[in-house]
Amino acid sequence: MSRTYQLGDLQLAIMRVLWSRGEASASDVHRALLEERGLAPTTIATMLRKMEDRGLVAHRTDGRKFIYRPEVTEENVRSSMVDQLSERLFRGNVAAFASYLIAEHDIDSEELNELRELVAEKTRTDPEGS
Amino acid sequence: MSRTYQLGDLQLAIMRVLWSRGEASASDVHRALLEERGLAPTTIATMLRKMEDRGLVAHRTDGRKFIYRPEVTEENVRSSMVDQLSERLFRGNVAAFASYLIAEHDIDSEELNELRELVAEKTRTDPEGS
DNA sequence: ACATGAAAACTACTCTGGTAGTACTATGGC
DNA sequence: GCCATAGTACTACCAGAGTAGTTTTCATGT
Repeated sequence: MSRTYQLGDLQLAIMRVLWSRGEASASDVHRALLEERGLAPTTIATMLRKMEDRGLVAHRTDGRKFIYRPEVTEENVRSSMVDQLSERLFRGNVAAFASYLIAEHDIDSEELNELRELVAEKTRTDPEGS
Repeated sequence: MSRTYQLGDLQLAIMRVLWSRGEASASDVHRALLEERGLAPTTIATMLRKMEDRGLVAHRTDGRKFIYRPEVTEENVRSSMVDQLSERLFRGNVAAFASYLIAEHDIDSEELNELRELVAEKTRTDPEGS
């Protein structure tokens, strides 16, 4: 399990709807994304079917409706996609990746505090390094 | 300029060769990647042509040979791809992205020191937050 | 019983990444 | 002068993401 998931933009948007609701029909998803995307209902339905083929979602029926639910967790997808990019751009060097993010982007001071705390925590719990 | 570049694995591998050498012929690139990928020379040549169509590389001729050079910097591509993912997965919240990387991966103590230093540096130079 | 309308199924098309075979061509060796 | 070879051009194919039209089906209100 835990294959390598690479989801496109629309697929992620759909997954986010499912993750936040637990389950939803195709038209629920369509309604949820209508505002930001304005796609045809059939587009959403088609994507959901394709995503089901790939094991990203599953469905049960409720009358004539298909109620879809996520088959992969947000964590699965997140780590899969991040690791992939980390591999591709930084040859798996996560620290370099993190450095890049911190160095090249604006981060407010509160978030910097949290990062400092996180690094300190990490240092404490892993004194040898890995 | 600075469009949004999304490069696949092979494309990145090719760009890395070009970035590190400045320029290279199709067969130079092929030779450089033969070990790790074992692809046909025509595959590399085809990719290079497609990449030229998209403005990622350009070429000059040297007798029979096409000498390719990068038209985008590693920085361009890096930030383009990272920002895209950050947008998709963390809705642009770079600090959350960095936290995720640090929290969920093994990082050795030397690298942790560097990260600590980087965060400290960042805090000093940006005392207001952004 | 039948029309309506909503939902799913089917089909289709575009783009991009990846992969490679085949065809053409120009150069260098002899 | 001619051929092998190296190198590019052209063509083709697959898969996956994205997009949507058309057709079928079926529950339901009248």
